[in-house]
Amino acid sequence: MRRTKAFIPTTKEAPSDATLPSHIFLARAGFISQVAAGLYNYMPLAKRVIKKIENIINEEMTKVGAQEVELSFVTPADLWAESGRIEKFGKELLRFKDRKGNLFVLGPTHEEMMVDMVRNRITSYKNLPLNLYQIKTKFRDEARPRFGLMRGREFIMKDGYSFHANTQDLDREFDAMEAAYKKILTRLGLDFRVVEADSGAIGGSGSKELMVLADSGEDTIAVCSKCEYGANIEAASRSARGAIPEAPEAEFNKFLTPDTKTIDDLAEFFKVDPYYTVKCVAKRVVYEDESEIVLFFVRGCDNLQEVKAINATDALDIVDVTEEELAEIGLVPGFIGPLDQDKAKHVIDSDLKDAKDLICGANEKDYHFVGVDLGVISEVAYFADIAEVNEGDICPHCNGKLSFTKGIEVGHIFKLGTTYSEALKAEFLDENGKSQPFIMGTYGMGVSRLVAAVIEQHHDENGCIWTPATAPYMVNIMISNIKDEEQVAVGEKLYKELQDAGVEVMLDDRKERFGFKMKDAELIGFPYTVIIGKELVNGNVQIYTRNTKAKDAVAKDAVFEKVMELLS
RNA sequence: CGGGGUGUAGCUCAGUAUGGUUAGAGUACUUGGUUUGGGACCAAGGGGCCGAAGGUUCGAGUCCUUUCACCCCGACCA
Repeated sequence: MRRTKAFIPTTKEAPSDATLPSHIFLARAGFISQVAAGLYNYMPLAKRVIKKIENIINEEMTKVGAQEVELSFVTPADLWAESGRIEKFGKELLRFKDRKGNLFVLGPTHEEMMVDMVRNRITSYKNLPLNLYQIKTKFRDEARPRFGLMRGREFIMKDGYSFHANTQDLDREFDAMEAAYKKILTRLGLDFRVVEADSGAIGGSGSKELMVLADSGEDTIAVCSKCEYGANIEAASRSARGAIPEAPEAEFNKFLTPDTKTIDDLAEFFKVDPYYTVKCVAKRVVYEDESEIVLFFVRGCDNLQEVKAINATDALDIVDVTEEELAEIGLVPGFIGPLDQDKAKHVIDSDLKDAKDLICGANEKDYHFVGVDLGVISEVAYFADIAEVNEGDICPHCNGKLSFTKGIEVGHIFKLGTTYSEALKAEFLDENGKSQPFIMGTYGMGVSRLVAAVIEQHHDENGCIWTPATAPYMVNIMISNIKDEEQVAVGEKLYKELQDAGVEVMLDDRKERFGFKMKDAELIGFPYTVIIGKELVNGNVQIYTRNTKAKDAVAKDAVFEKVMELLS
């Protein structure tokens, strides 16, 4: 492509609302343009990158036997009613009526559609397993789209669905898909981590997220320093603490503790480590048609993990409560404890099961209990893992320490089980002629989000640094001075040679100055730029490598071979 | 969905408290010239329903009402 003919509208200034590097540089370098909130046009460079990512996904999916399909973007609302998700998704579903008044939904994901296509067509265990996928635009009317391609309302996703006769086969497929996804991200040149995820609302027996590591990621993940363990903070667990601080010595007793409403006050008052205090987090737990106040107890050194708390209570949601609401049911904020108190339901963190030497609220203003042994209620109380892991906690699989890092969720693989096949009555006959619902897996990968993720992980102050597998063009030939006939001749020759060799090459033949064209090349992020400029009087050109910023002189007659060598 | 902010040239923004000739700058674009190794310089140009609708006024980018859009913080996000 000749730069003089290419539609690549680069700008010096970033859109005023862009904050993330990927958003700023993709906009400035002429990859994307915003249309409305969460809607973007992909201009030629972005389209090329997307195609490259899609090709890699297609190749790896083909290798593991998945078949590509394409389902209608517009989906009948009836299907969503059948699965019950028209309620669950709520306003995220963009609904509209056709001329006949029938209600339709723009597909935000395609479980229903895929199950509908397969049901009554695959009816025997002999035709299982089956893995179908598509790469397609999705639409979710998010309340707050942001961060450019990272979180749009319209986005491109690869979504795959597998159908199995038994759970062992689903497990096998799940592992195969994890391996394939890892291979895709490796080929794309990304630094990533597979982490355990919360399976939450959708149910199912397990899920993993593929996280591209980047500071701007919206998810916090806990990773082990020694082994492969990694988990989303919402699902991360830890093994029992190793170095336990020295226990305070005290007989069970009630103490006057005026104005010690916080854990810090309490630990200071008794001169004990917060580990031995019991923190109460009161929340309103919301169910489908009712709600109640639940008291969550964790150690003073821990914090409540809300997703875990939701799972522990089978709630739809958890919201804050005010001191007034607590006072109404006779609770005294700052002095709430799990003993001798029946005003609200309790959930106690499993780390507190049978714990001794504790200090907790006495459910009476200005009083705490000391020397508490929770063993006395271990039979009657409800214990669950509800504490958020802390940095430095011990890995649940080895003795390594957990540390936190930020990740961009680019993939999520799920063991769905029979949630959708049951709802949609999608069944097959097993070996015994018995009707069974399909056992399903679902595998998503955000294609347009990957474009952003590459840049979040690979950029510098000057712009994009595309990895070899994602670069819209591998080589940029920059003719420094377009009025210099010799430079033009050398550039045109190399351009033709590389094109003939099948290399994706851009020829910057614009009548601009050296600095302008270099800044532009760096902003766009071509892996290599061949500079044909003032070195030519010595018979040399230079190869500029984007990620190292190195400029290496090469004899003009050797440059074609040198470039081919770099690309191989 | 709660709280806050912003809409003026393709882009980034002045101008709005106190209404008053023909609405500005930078950048980008066009033309000519100079320049040619890190987003050059000079000159001349083209480009605006001041988000939309209604109102107040002799007169509205500026004041009032309504509305739409976009952004930020939070909640939400299989």
